[in-house]
Order: sequence, then C-alpha cells, then structure tokens
Amino acid sequence: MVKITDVARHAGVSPSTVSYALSGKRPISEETRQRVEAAIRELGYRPHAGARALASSRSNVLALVVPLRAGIHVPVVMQFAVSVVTTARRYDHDVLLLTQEEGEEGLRRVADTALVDALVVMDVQLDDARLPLLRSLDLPSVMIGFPAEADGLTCIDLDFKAAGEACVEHLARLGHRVVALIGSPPEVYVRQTAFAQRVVQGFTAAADRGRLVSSVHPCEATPAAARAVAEQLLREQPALTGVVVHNEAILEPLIDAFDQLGLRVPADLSVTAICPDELAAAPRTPVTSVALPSAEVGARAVELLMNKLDGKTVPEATLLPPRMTERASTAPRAFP
Amino acid sequence: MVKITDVARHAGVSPSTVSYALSGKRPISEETRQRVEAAIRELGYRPHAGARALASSRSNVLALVVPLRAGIHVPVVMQFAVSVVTTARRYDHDVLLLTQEEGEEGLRRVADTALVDALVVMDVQLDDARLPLLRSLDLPSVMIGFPAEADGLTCIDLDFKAAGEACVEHLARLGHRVVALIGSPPEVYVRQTAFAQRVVQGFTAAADRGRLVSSVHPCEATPAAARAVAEQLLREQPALTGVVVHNEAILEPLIDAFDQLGLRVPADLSVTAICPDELAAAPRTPVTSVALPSAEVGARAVELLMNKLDGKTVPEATLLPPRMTERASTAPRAFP
DNA sequence: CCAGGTCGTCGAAGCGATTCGTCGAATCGA
DNA sequence: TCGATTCGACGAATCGCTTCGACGACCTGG
Repeated sequence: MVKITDVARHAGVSPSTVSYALSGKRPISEETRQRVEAAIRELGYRPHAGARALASSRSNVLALVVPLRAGIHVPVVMQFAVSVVTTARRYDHDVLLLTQEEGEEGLRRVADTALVDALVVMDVQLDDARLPLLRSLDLPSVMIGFPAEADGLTCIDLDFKAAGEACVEHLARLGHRVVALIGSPPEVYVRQTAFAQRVVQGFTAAADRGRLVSSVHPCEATPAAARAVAEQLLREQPALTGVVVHNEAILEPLIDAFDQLGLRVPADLSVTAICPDELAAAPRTPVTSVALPSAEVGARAVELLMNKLDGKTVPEATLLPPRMTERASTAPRAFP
Repeated sequence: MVKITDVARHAGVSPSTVSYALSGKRPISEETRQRVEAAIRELGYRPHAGARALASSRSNVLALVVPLRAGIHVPVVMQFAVSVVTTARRYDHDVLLLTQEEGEEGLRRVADTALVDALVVMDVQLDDARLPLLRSLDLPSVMIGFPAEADGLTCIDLDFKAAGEACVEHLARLGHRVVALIGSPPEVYVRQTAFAQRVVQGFTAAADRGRLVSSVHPCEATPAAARAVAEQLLREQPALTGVVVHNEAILEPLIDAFDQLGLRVPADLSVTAICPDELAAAPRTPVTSVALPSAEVGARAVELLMNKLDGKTVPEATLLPPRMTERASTAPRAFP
C-alpha cells in the first residue's frame, strides 16, 4: 500500500505538505502542488480512510436510516436513497445504510463509534421514537419528513399539507364539489406517519374551506384493494367527481378500476395524485399531479447536512412548495 | 469521548488487556474480563471505528453495490439489500451503499482507501464490466448472480435455469403442451442480465425436451404492457394453456388481464411464476411459484464473505435449488 | 535599512485503537 | 524441590494521516 510518506518522498516534500496540498487547508505554491499531484498520480496514492478518520475526526461517511416499514412504497424510498448517495458523493462522502432492524441502537452505535459524521433519517413519524436520541446525539442530522415536534431538529420535505390543498383547490376550481382522498395503507396512518397525515390535513382543510363534500379512504397497496375502493366509492358516493390519490402503488390500478366501472377519466371523474412525476405520466391517461421531488429532497437534505458539518446554521424547517402539473386526468365538472 | 485508556484505568488494567478482553484474541482471566466489562458498561465505552480500522486494517464495513438499472424490480432488490445489512450486522459489520453513478471507480475507491473489507455485488450481467476489476482487487467479494465467466470469483444465486425448467416441467406434468414465458422488460435482456437469460435458457430447454410449443415474451413492468401481452398471446397463441411469469411487477396485472379477456385461471390457463413468495401468494388467485429467496441469498452471500475474510476457502458457485410451491393458479389441462 | 507581515514548508505530536514481544507468577511433572 | 510450561497481563511500537507551531525567505512601508 502506498502511503502519504511515499508520495512525499517521491515529490521531494514533507508529508504535511502533501496533506495540505490535498486538503487545501493551507496555501501551497502552484509548483509544489503540481509535483505532489504528479506523485499521487504516478504512485496511485489513496489516503487510508481509517487513518484519515482517526487523525481528522471526520469519517466522511453519512448514515442513511431507512426503516422499511410496512406499507411504504419501496421504489420511492430508493429514489431518495439514490439521491442521497449521489449528492453525498459530490461532497466527497459515502453513505452507510442502516435499516431499522437494530432500532435506535444502530443510530447510537454509528454515532458513538464515530463511524459516521452525520445522519439522514427517513420515514419520520409524527411522534417518532428517534427524536430524543437525535437531539441528544451531538452529530448533525437531517430528517426527511416532519415530526409533530421538531424543535432543535432539521427537517426537509415536500409540503404535503399544501400538496393536499393544491389538489383539492385544483378540483374545486374545475367545479367539483364532492371529492375523495384515496390514501396510503391503513397501517401507515396507524403509525402516524407524518407525510400521510399531513396530506389528510391539507385535503380536509381545503375541502372544508371550499365547502366541498369530502371523504378519506386509506387503501392497501394492491390492485384488488384499489378495485374495492373504487367500487365502494361508486356505491357510497355516487355524486363523487373528484379524486386525490396519495398512494403510488395503486394509482394505475385505481384508474383501471374506475374505467371498468364505467367511470371515464376525466369525463366522469377527475383524478389528481401526489406522486413522482414519472409515475403520474405513465398511465394511459396521464395524471394531473403534485410532484414528489425525491431527487431534490434527497439532495437538499445532504446539502443541509454539509452546511451543518461546516458549522453553518441552517433553517430548521424546509418545506418544498408543491408543484402541480396538469395532465389529462382532470377536467371541468360536467353538468348533466 | 471515552477511550480505551479510560476503560483500562477504570478497570485497573492496561489498554492491551481491555483490547484482548474485547476481541478474545488472547486469554483473559474470567475475573479481569468481568472488571473490564463492568468498566465498559459504566463508562459507556465504544471503540473508535477509525482507530480500530487503522490499527487492525479491518474496517468492519462491507460495500453493497446496487446498480439500480432500468427495468429491475426495486422492491426485490431492496429485499436483498436488507438481508445483506441484517446479516452483516450479525457478524458485527456495517454496510456501505454504493450505487452505480460512480461506475467501477467507486468500487476501486472504497477498496483502495480501505474503507471496506469486502464487496457484495448485485445485478450481475453475463458480461459484466466489473469482473476484471473484482479479480484484480485484493478484497474478497461475492456476486449475487452469475456472469458468463465466473472463474476465480464467488457467486451465489437462485438456480434460475432450474427454476425456469421447474416451471415448464410442472406445466408439462399437468398436460400443457403450449407454453409461454412472460419475462422481464426488454432492456433487461438487451443488457444481458444474467438471471433473466438463465430463466429463458431453462424455460426453452425444458420445453424442447418435453416437445412443448413455447415462446418468450419480454414485457415492460406496467399494467398496460401486461394487458398488451395478454391480448397478443390470446390472438397469436390460441392454443396456449400454460404461462410462466418472470416479472414481479406485472404478475397481478397480467392475471387480471387474462381474466378480463375471458381466460379463467386456472381453468383455461395455468400460471406459474418465479418471484418472492409473498408476491405469489398475494393475488386473488394465489400463484404456483418458484420462490425467489432474497433473504436467504443475501444472508448466504454475507456468510460466504465472512468465511473468505476468515481466510477459509469457499465454493466459487452456490446455486440454490428452486423450491416450488403449488397454489391455486395451476391445474391439469382441460380437454374440451 | 529594518520591524513587521505573508507565504510556503517542515517537523513532530498526536488521533485511539491493535498487536507484538516479554515477563512474572502459577502450575506441573519428575 | 527444581526447571519447564502455561497463563494472564503489561508496555511499547505501530497503523497512516492531520494539524499545530515554528521558521526561513521574501515583501512592504516607514
């Protein structure tokens, strides 16, 4: 293994000079830097991660906490994860993957052993058990999602409440007066998962404000469940003309189900969704949707962390405003 | 931060004794160990990962390489990943997440910087660009999946060829003579993804051996594509009575599509699948399937790595035999 | 021309563990 | 009873890098 002393000798400088040339923490003459860089290239030098971590008390590794709980939509979670990883790399960091098998103990472990410099926490619940731990740890952390009480913690997410409102308001503007929210699987609500709850809040608030008739329907992530909900709606809410879907897995099956029940989208029924853009654009009838900007959220989360690591202060809450794209699935209410 | 010297002082021993008590690499008297453990507990000591890595040249971190290429089924990939993480934890290792944004350079980097001790490589292609690199690296690695030429590399996977055969043979035993394989999205085949190819091989070989009429149909991972394939089959293969599905995303939509086309499963059409058991069991008509044992594969992959890290020799190839579960979707061919 | 700065580099002291070699004490067989 | 082992613990070296203080050389302004 080639080490920094080898590089130093080869370049005719001292190890510390190599280190400074690499980190830029002290000025190094252009000429010397050139020589050092050449030596590094010729020898194929790579600093030893452990040594670097020990000496600098920075591991350049972030922990990504991904509790894959029941009912979540895995592909969307992975979009976040990928975005976190690629952004971390841009800042010369790697990402350690923590699942929730270990519970909070895993967090404490990677923090206490200085294995990671900072934490990205996903799938936050309104009353998340990890909050006290995150507060007590002296590592910087960012949560993707908002708990009920986030004082002293940094959070970022799509403004799901506003997203729910935007969907309802869009439908209201089109003249719809009876709307339904088809949401995540029941267990997600039981767990008080933050983003799911907030959509409901926004949906309900906007509907009330607009004096719409509204109802909320959790739905399992299976085509069969989607069909069942569609049938139930047709039966129990015959006046229904507007739907908000907040459940990635069943967006397409649900539209199919409506179709088979004789409800044409958008002629008979306008559909909006809160989901990644690719997903909304995919069905035969592309769906008007509020984008779930996973890539942006992941990237911004990492950027927040990097700022914290640099000692900068960052806003506690970052709510990304909803961005709605109109597609073919919504139309003005038809008055028969 | 509490360090090993603190523990040593508190327990009235030397640092090296603490280290040996922890690692068990040298005998320590029961009584001393007790004292050391008590001290550790009281002080809440956690060894510094970087220091440990530097001194022992072991980071206790594995890299998990997950190229999230187009067309793969993300939830299944995550099952592997979770299984790798939890198994790694059982061996006191953590997992670094590498996506393929960086390409092979990422592999080289984590290897050269001694950031990880070993590699788990997923989504292997028949002619995988990473093979030479893996061979040249002196880190142990395990591939989940089989490339065309695996000499000198350790691989593990479900025996997809045998799985394809098992499905066909099951259908043949039930009297079916015209069968079709509905496979992964076209791009997966274009990429020469190992496991997809092998299913085709097994499917075709078994069909030929049994003198069945067979055809292969790649299929995008969308309900619409599933419907299209179903319609195409009905049109072009009216004698078809047996189907093998190797595409997690469309198993359920496909069955629905057949249903809507008036093909009853299993009365008119027998369906088998290669997919995780949960998925096969989920549809209204549970599907006879060969299990995709992600948890087992992930766990065994890590175990292989641990053995390699211990200097033990391990088999180069581990092919898990297919395990088929009969469910409601297959029945003897009806002779009208 | 000199005090006071910069600039660029060096040397050495850590960082916090692991791991040798060593050494006293206890144990054992003859 | 004595030398030979074994056992358990210690001390010091070491892992490879970062960082702090220091120190010439070179400027600059008064």
